[in-house]
Amino acid sequence: MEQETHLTESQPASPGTLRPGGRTAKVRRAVLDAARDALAESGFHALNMDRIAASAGVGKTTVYRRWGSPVGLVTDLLHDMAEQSLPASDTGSLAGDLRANAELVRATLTDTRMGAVFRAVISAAGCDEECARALAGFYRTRLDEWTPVVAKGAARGEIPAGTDPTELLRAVSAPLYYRFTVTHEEVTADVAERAVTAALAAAKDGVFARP
Amino acid sequence: MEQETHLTESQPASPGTLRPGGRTAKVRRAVLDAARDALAESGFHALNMDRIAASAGVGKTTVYRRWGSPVGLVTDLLHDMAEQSLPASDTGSLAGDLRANAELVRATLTDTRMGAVFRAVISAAGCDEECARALAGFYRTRLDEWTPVVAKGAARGEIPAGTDPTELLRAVSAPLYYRFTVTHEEVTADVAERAVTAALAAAKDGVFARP
DNA sequence: CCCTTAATGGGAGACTGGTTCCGTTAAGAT
DNA sequence: ATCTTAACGGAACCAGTCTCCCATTAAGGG
Repeated sequence: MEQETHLTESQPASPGTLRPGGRTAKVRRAVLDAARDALAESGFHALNMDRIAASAGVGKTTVYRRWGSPVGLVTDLLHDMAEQSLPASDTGSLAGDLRANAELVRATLTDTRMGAVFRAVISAAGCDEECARALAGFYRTRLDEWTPVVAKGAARGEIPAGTDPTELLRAVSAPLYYRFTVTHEEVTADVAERAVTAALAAAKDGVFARP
Repeated sequence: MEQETHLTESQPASPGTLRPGGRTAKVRRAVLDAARDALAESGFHALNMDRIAASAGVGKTTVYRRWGSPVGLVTDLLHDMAEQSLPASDTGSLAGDLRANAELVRATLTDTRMGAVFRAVISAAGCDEECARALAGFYRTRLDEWTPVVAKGAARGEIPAGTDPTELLRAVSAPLYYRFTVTHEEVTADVAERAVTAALAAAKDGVFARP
């Protein structure tokens, strides 16, 4: 969103920016909630501006004006999701923390509702550059929340100093997401556990050492 | 595709099955080629039945009748792609073979044309169950082609006997696809190399041992 | 080579999704 | 409390998609 059309100063800003109070915020909340529900229920291909407007109890003109297209909606939804971050856990050992992380990812992807939303969002990102950026941003913040865990593990000597935290975390998530998006295999607890063990083994071998 | 509506025997089979010769085959070829081009050029969201029909030089009725929807098209395209398999390499060492595999995946995803097709296909699979199955089938055959490589490596003693070949291969691919579909980071040669090293380290630790 | 009918193809019409217009509501400033 | 105007919402409007009907073409069997 935010078209950023810099013409002259007389150009009106994109809607919602000058008077973000009460109504505008309420509309955004209602629309994003409706969008999330729709995605969870019928997936991205069925995301329809008209229906969203109706189920959010909002004029469809508003939805079109502020979000433009289904992809725009998903993009904003991602920004919204990125804002609600949940803190990393601290179990005392790197293995434990990584396991908690993998389990969190697994639980999210496996949950009927959340899983559908993520599937939809990833699908949308494959269709639109802007949306892809939003998705990348979402995961960047998510990963950043967990990097301390790796740093602490390195400090404890569980893995070599200089291990790239992001790289290790990616290694944990990758097998889960690979199954989820590409091969559409079930993401079992077993898979999550193995992802952790594998990533940790590689890390101890110094595979993720920063250059 | 193939609705399998078992009513009475008077029910006509889906088009293209009773006279698959000349014309029918030619139409399918033209349409699938057009679809692939369209996906490579503008992605899944822009896949349009009318346009496909036009650029394939085929009546649009035919396209609607035989494929039904963009998703149906992609699904059939996947079946088509699954038929053309390319053999695994044999460099003499497991590390070399896996590197070749990772490099193949990387090259495919990085290639402007092929990358776009895969992105589109994965996106479509996120929208439709049938398409997801086709995609899963595609990767199953792909993986199966490479399993001998792992078996030979195990026979040479490079990794523990009883290592699950598919699991190891998935571990190699996962980081590449994770970047490609989820975080939309560039899939560099470096990433591919690290994926191989990490997977191999884990395999040597017996992480992928079959129970 | 001829016949039956599967499969295709063009075009009219319906439908859904998206856009525009303009009057109404209420945010935020004084 | 009042005023200005940002933002919303209803309804008419337009466009691109899809569906259906029926004439035409050519597979596959004799």
